[in-house]
Amino acid sequence: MDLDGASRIPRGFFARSTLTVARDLIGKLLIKSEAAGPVGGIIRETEAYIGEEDLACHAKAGRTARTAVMYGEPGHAYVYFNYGMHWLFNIVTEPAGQPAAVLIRAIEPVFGLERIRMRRSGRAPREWTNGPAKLCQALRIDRAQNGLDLCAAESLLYLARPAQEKVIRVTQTPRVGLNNVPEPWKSIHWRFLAHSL
DNA sequence: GCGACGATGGGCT
DNA sequence: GCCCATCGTCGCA
Repeated sequence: MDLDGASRIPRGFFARSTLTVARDLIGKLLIKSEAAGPVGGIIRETEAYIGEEDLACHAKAGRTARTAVMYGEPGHAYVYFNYGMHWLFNIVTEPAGQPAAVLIRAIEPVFGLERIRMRRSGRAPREWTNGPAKLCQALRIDRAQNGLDLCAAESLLYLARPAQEKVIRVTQTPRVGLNNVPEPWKSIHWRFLAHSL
């Protein structure tokens, strides 16, 4: 796969229902432009976090300095720090005023493999970007990208539709890591993953 | 292959 | 002070 013919995904894509966006992002490209060239790959796993009612969503606490980005325009990056050492990358969805986002949980590395190998040194290739914090390490995504407009023409971090998008089967399961979240939020099938094969 | 667990710091009550 | 949208390592099979 190469980036010739790939087109940047417009804001309208992200302004839709979060579940639709989370589903449709499977198979799209997450790309970061670096001086050495693009780094990134094909999105294989996402999760939806939807509104103040969703008790797994950070917006459950209302609008704060941290969650303000989620209340803003769709197509912006929401990057937050977790467990004292990890960054997690989300994309804001739904029209402005509705706090929601899609967490990118895994990508298949395609571009900038040499840099990814260095940044994930010592790990097997399958461990390079198969987790939300791992892919942030691989792409060097951190607080510097929080609030970034991923749809701006000049943005160095963006989503793209591949020139030849494959048909991918998508499976839904409960979201991961919600140990103390009450039902129905804990078990609702808001995780989307590319069917293995 | 699996389950248990420690690291580590910001956000919120 | 408690709670994490996690990862890597350890022990064991």
